[in-house]
Amino acid sequence: MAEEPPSLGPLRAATTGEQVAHRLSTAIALGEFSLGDRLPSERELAALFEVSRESVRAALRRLAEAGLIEVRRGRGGGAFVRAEWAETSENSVREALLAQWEDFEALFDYRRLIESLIARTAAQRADDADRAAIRAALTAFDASANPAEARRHDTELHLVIARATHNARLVRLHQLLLSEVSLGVSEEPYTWEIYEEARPHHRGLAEAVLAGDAERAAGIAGEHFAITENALRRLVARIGRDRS
Amino acid sequence: MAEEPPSLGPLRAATTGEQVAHRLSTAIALGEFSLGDRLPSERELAALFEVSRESVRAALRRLAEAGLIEVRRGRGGGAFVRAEWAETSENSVREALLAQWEDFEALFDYRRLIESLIARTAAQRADDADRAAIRAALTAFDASANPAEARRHDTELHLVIARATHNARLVRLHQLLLSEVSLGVSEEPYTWEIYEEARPHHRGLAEAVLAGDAERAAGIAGEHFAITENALRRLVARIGRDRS
DNA sequence: GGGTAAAGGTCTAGATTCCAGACCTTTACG
DNA sequence: CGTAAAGGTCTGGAATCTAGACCTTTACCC
Repeated sequence: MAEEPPSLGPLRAATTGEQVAHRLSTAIALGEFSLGDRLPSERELAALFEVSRESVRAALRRLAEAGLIEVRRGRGGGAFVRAEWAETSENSVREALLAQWEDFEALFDYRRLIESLIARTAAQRADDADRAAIRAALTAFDASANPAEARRHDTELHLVIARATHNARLVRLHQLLLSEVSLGVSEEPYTWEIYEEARPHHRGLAEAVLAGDAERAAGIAGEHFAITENALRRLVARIGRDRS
Repeated sequence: MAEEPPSLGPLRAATTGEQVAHRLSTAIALGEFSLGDRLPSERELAALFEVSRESVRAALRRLAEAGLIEVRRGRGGGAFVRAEWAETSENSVREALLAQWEDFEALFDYRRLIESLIARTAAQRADDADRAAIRAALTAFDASANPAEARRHDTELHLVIARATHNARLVRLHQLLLSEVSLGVSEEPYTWEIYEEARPHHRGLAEAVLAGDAERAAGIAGEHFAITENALRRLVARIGRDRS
């Protein structure tokens, strides 16, 4: 995570550029900027964050080095969210995954638990407006024609379910986890097959929430969020195989 | 909360002193320093946090103004955690509680949900070492002779239960919530009666976790953490009555 | 009582970071 | 081919943080 350290012990001062970079990468991970989108101009970002342009530039440099964005000069230029992202750095992905595997195990476990709780609570608390929003999101997801759309509608569906808990903090935690997972493993594991695999889960989950069946919702959510984990597991297995 | 803001929008730079103050107040809320304890000297804190002494002093000034600590000069002096704390500022407590009541509703709701999840998960995952730790903590709590001891053992019992989930992030979330609740409402509502009221819950919760009964553990945890909320509700009711 | 040690209280000079703004360079559009 | 919209660069000043020396208060110990 990026949060409060254990208690005493050294205090690491985050530079302004790092903070801006964190905000931006989170926004990207949450889908507020999609692949190929142009971020606001440096001057606009500086105004938005109420920060100097140099700090914004430091953040963009950081994101560009990480391969998350690509900067183009001239009129109509700017910082664009990279479409490739994953393929560009096979090696760094390997290193990161194999080195931090235990962290990821814990992260996905945590996510599964929290998302189960969200599904359970949503099933207990959803009102008519929530149910309408869930139905709409499910329809949109079913109608999506390509992985990019599917991803957007998938995100949206889970967001409206989280909102149905009527607890802003849970919604925030949901988004925090989403961004952390997205940033941690990039988009590589999310292929079309994954969404095919997830489709019945989505329907089942949504129906359980709509029906107010908390136990079933929690159970399906647990399975559903194990998909990402399994995809990642397969990826790591493949990498391990390739290497030996 | 003290967490990641929504997305875009102004970036508030936290001064070093604020960060140190936050760490210290969290440590106090988590019980790492008890009432009347002396914090490390300014020079020691500066070394611990790897920060200048001036910054530590800024943090201490802040905490002193908030009434959380009291600074005494001379040999054997230092920063002491205030015992009174609550009584000193009836008025500010009123203002804070009445103004932020909705925030607190949401916070306690969140806490109840998360703690239920923790209890449920602990019941499913506790191993023999966890069970032994839980039994020991429960015995210690039952044997406590005064509210201060009861508070310490109460904290400890919930911590070992959280650890039984075998997920470090859940443990951290548990501690984060504990510190937030402690700081938000001070210690006033925690009287001896509260602990008396909580005693059967503790035993029931511990037994459910020990027996691996996830549903019962989750249910009891939900009731248990409603106690704090109810105590606060009574407090607010009393304040409202006094004022009218 | 007097000496001393351990704390907080104060000050200063220097380094670092951040900001505001001007100005340059590149590039596309009209 | 001129202009507008972007990124790239530089500079001076403000704010913060640091390191360290030195002062003041207070309790303990001889």
